[in-house]
Amino acid sequence: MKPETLNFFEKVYEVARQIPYGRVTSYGAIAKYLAAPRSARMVGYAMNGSVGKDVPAHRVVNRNGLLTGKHHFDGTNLMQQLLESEGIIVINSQIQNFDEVFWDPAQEI
DNA sequence: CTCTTGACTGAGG
DNA sequence: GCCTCAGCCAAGA
Repeated sequence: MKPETLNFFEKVYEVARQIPYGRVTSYGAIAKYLAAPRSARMVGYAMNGSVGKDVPAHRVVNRNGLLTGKHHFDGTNLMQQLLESEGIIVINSQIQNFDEVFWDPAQEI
């Protein structure tokens, strides 16, 4: 594992932790903020190890606002429940007011 | 070392 | 607006 890779993973966790309450972002937005817009998949892969790192992975979805990573949570609808608890409208693993709750790290940080 | 898979995205039909 | 294809990078078999 190269140091650069570790740095990339650490940055992903760092950005994810800075997502405000009731807001969400996309893998691509994080990847772009990390100067690696082509590594959006790596962001998702990094989130796979987010457990135990205090990273709100449920606030990170794909560009369509779809909860593609819900299967990685314990329950089938746990991710959706967490988002709804923060005031985000989610129907069938799809964020409805995605444009309103979307949070771009490049704009806020 | 090669092939497959994946929590993605953008472009083209 | 929906579907398909290609590019991308890392990890596991």
